[in-house]
Amino acid sequence: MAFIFVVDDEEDIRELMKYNLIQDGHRVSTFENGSLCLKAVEVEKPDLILLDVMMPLMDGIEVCEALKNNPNNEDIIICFLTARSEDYSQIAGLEAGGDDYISKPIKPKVLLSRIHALLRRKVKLDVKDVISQELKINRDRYLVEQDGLEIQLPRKEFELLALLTSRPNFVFKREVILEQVWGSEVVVGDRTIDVHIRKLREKIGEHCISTVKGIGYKFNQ
Amino acid sequence: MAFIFVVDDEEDIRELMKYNLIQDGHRVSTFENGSLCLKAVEVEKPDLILLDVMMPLMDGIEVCEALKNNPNNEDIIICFLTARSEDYSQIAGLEAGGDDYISKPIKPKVLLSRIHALLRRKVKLDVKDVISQELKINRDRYLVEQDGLEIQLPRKEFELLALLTSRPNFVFKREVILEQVWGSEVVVGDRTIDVHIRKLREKIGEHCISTVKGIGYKFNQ
DNA sequence: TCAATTGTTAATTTTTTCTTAAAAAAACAA
DNA sequence: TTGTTTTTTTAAGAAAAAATTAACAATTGA
Repeated sequence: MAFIFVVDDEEDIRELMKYNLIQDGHRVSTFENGSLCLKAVEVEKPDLILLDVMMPLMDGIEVCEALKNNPNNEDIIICFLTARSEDYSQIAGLEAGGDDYISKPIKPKVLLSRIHALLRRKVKLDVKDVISQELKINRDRYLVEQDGLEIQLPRKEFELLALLTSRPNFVFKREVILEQVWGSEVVVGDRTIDVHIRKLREKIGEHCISTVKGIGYKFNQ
Repeated sequence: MAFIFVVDDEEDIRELMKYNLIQDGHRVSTFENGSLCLKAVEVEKPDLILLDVMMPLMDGIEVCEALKNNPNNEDIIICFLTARSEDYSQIAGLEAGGDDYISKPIKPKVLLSRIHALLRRKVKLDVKDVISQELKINRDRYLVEQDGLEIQLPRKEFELLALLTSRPNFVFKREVILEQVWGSEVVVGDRTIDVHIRKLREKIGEHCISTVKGIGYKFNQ
């Protein structure tokens, strides 16, 4: 089961694909153009995007490039949909960072078997949230990977980092951090957060977290 | 991924929703009554609030009205939770400024798909307030962006600027500034405001803030 | 003009955070 | 269990940053 976006300007195709994918147990969102899709990716990252190459305004290649520009999206699988004739675009698309392409007209069986193959490939990378080029965070295993090196963090430190990285550049107020990491009922001293921040900075680098005096801390992207 | 509040007087429901939402990758805070929720909104604005209609003391509709009273909160999505029977409240709720409602008993799948739809709808004009061509103020990050350059301001200076820019060209009286930025109980000397204004002018340009002698200051648009 | 108001600078005070080490608590292993 | 290790919290002085004050200068408008 995966979360899949379908981007195509033709409603018939969107509905056909959606129907088949939902039948196959996936969660599906469809978009009639690239910019709607890009906005939606900001809100929630899909596992896979089925992307029509030929669209008015913004073509699939452009959408793909826009996506892959943000390293946050590097783990989204992109599969292009192309008319059989336009085979030159197949190459262009794969160069832009696409993972596969499916030729129209689309046969449901072919669609599903391709998607299964792609998703199988993805499972390996899956669990990690890519925070920045050097830093990946694995929320299931309380593990941070930096430049390929795995760093095991104690729980509180991990939760603090997970909170800060959940919205890079956003300044989390001290009271919010206490609420989210320690819980509202727990009472801890003033310096507890600072000490955890210190340890995080020691482990993942001084520059990653910055202090906003009088307010709180933020993770720099 | 979003930041979501759940307000319901039944603990079971709060826990159920919290569990599902966290599984779905969101950051969640729960509250057992409306006034706790309203307080928390002051501290950090959520993206979405799931609000039970039937609660003792203050019902969901009231909470919603209280929230929407403050134009600062108009971009918070509000989704009501209603017992299936009380369908009249659905209308009342949407009139009060709600965006959607979900009927109890709540099925996790329905919950999540509704929330995804709502979040997708929320186009994020979110972050920056554009004050003028050169100046943008980012309340999430406590910083000011001038000609693409980020300026980190100390808290008081930021709050002072945020106040002045909240109504460009409006003259804020000194007493009002003291009340809003320092609070009614704090007593500070006569020159304190002036010094902060000086520092702001140094950082964002002399022309931005002008003095109205005998009254106060204003931000020029 | 001249009194009231605001501007400016530097010094001072206060607040907040940093850092280290050590104590306490929790998790783990024998 | 008991001892050991790891994690979490506290304490306390140092450091840094921010806020305030004080003293004097400059400006404004009646």
